[in-house]
Amino acid sequence: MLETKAQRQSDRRAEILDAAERCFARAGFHRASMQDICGEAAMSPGNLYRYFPSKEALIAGICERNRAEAVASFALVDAAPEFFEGLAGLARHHLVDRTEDEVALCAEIMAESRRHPDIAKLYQGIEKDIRDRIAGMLKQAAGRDEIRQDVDSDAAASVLMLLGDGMSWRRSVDPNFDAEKVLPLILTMVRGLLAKPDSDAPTRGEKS
Amino acid sequence: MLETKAQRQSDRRAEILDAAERCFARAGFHRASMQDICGEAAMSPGNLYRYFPSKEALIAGICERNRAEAVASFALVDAAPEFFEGLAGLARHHLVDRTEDEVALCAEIMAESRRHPDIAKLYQGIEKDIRDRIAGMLKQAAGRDEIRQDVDSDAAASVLMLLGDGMSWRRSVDPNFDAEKVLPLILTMVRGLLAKPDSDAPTRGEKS
DNA sequence: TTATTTGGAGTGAACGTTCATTCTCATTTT
DNA sequence: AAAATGAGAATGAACGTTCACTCCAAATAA
Repeated sequence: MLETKAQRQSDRRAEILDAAERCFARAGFHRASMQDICGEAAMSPGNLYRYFPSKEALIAGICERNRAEAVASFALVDAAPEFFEGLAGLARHHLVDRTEDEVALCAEIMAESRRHPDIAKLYQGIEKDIRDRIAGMLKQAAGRDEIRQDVDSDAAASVLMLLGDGMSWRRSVDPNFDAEKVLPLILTMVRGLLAKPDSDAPTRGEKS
Repeated sequence: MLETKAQRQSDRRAEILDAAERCFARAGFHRASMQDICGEAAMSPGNLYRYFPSKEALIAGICERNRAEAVASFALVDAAPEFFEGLAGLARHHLVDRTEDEVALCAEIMAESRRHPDIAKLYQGIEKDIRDRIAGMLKQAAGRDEIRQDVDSDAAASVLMLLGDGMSWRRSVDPNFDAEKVLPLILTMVRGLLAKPDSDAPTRGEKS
C-alpha cells in the first residue's frame, strides 16, 4: 500500500515525461507550451505542477532518464566478443536505430544546454559519464591488445563522441541524410584510427 | 548621391545584423529579445523594423551573410597545391580558427532550423550549396588521382559535413573540448577513408 | 538670402498575445 | 472527516510588433 503510493506517483511522473518528450521533440523546448504538454498528458496545469515544479524540471527529468539508458547501452560493447563488433553494435543502436523523435529530443537538449546553466551542468555531467565510459572501453580494448596501444584514449573518446553528435545532427537537420549508408564509412574511418597496423581485419582493399 | 543612399541603408542593415549576431550568440534566438537587439544596435524598435520586417528576417539575413563566407572559404582548397593539404586548411579555418561566438551562432541556426520551416528551407539551401561544393572537390581530386577512385563522393561529402557538425557541437557544448588536439586525429581518419591504398603518405608515421 | 515644404530617419509608449505559474474550488480516496 | 488528487480560470510578466509622433537636412519657393 505504501509501495503502491510511491509507485503511482512515479508512474504518473513517467507519463508526464513521455508527453513532454513528444512535445519537445515536435516543437522544441521554447515553443512547446505547458498547455501543450498538459494537453498531451491529458492533465490540467495545476495538477501537472504537483508533479514537476517547473518546465525546467521536465527537461531535467528527461535528461536523467536518458542518462540511465545511455549508460546502460554500453553493456552492448562489453558483451560483444570483439571490440570493433561491439563498437559497431553500439553505433547502430545509438545512431541508426533511434527514432526521429529521440534524435530530435537529444538535439533539443544539446541546444538548450548551451544557454540554460542548470541544464548545462546536468548535461555535462552526463557527457562526462559517457566520456569516461568510452575512455575505459578503449583502455580495456588496448589491454586486450584489440586496438593499437599508442592511442590517446582521451582524444579518441572525443573523436567518437564527436562522430556521434555529427551523426545525430545530420539526421535531425538534413532530411536526405541516410545514416545506414554512412555508418560503414564511419566505422572504416574509426578502424583506421584505432586498429593495430598489422590488423587481420582489412578495412577496404588493403595491405599490411 | 543616389549611390550613397543605398549604401547607407546597406551599412545600417549590416550593423543591425552584427548586433543581432552578438545577441543571438550570447542568449540564443528565443531568449534574445528585440529590445536586447535594439539596445545592442543603439536603435529604437520602430526604427529597426524599418530595416527588417521581423525577428525571423534577422536570422535569414545572418544566414545569407554566412553562406557567402562559407562558400568563399572553399577557395582555400582550390588554391592548395595538394588535396589533403587544402582540406586541412579548410578544416582549420572552419573548425579551429572560428571564434566561440561564430560557433555558437552556427549552433543556434542549426537548432532553429529544426523548428522554423522557413529557416529550415533557407538553411538546407545553404547546406546543399556546401555539399555540392564538397562533392565537386572530391570528384576533382579523384580526377587528379589524388584520392582513391572508388569513393562514393556523395557519402563521403556527408561524412565530411558530419565531422564538421560534430566538431562545432563539441566545441559549443563541451567546455573542455580541445579542437586543436583532436583535429590531427580527424585528418588521419579522413586520410584513411580517402587516400589511395598505396599512398606515399602513411596515416600515422609520415611522409614524403 | 530667407522662409516653407517635404520625406526619410528615428523614437518610445502602447497593444495584443502568449506563456509559465498560481489560486480556488471540486472530487475522490483513505 | 481529513487528506490527497484533480480541474481550470486567473494572474502577471515578457515579448514581438505597431503607431503616432518628432527631428532634421535638403529641396523648393519667395
